[in-house]
Amino acid sequence: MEESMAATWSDWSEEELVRELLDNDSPLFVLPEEAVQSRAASVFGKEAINRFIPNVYSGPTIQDIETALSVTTGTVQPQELSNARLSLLERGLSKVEHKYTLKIKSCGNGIMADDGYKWRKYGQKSIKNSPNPRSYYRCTNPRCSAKKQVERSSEDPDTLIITYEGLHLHFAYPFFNLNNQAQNSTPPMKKTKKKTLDPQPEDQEREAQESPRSLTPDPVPDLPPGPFPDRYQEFVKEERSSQGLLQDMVPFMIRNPKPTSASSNSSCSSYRSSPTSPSSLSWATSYFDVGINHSFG
DNA sequence: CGGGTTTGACCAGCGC
DNA sequence: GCGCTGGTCAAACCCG
Repeated sequence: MEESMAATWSDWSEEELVRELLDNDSPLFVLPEEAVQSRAASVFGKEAINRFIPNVYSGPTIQDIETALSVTTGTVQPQELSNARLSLLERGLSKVEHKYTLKIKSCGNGIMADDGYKWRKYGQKSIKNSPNPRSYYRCTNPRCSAKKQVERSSEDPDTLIITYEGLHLHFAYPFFNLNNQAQNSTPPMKKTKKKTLDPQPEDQEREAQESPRSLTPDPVPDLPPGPFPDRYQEFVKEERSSQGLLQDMVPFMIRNPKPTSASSNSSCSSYRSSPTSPSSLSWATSYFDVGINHSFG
């Protein structure tokens, strides 16, 4: 049995995908409302994009990184970044490389920032010349290839080294311009009913196996209007979730921020405490993660 | 009982 | 070819 999953969004280069995401006129990605009503990327349009991108990308924003600590940009230098990349940086997207490492000081109280993404640990290995093992995590969304590795610095036990890899592309699903894709191959099957809470595993599997370009989720109807942040979240949670596209993401609520006030810790920064009430997901604001909450108990 | 973690086995790359 | 190493798999295990 072949792993038809093999061909996913990763089929595209990240740079390519992100560039499309950033392009207000990209035929592949469209913003919910604006795209449907006014193409004239208004101020709101930019706003929406800026808020959206970070959610697609698994990493923290450049500011978060700088604020948090130092960044090992691997082999790429800012000057070497293409215009697109620079553009991304300007918009707050951290890095557009296949991988990037983030070093972060862990707080003594053990509280760890959680990006809201759901990760599943799939392995752990001891590292040569290091007393600390490395943990491997993968995004729980079957259609997402995002991964990350977490290890504790052998130098400073308080420093965690997180290596992100891959995009959380499933976040982009509802933004795809189906008109442009649907023509591909996937017929309009998808019994377009299924109201709410009826995640057909079949559909999901099917989607997961569709080739990147032929991916045509459920016929996305008109997206609800309204400000991106709040409205969209609600939308995702209450409406879209039934599409089985983002439902996987819904469950992940930001862990309850320490009742105390962990958000004031500057060294741990980036952890924006957020309400955990089911009516206000905060995945849009806290994507700075360390997923070691369960590794370094 | 379902979902996530553990942990040793397995595998592919690479250097010798 | 052999051994080392990093990354992944998967069965056993744990826990709410």
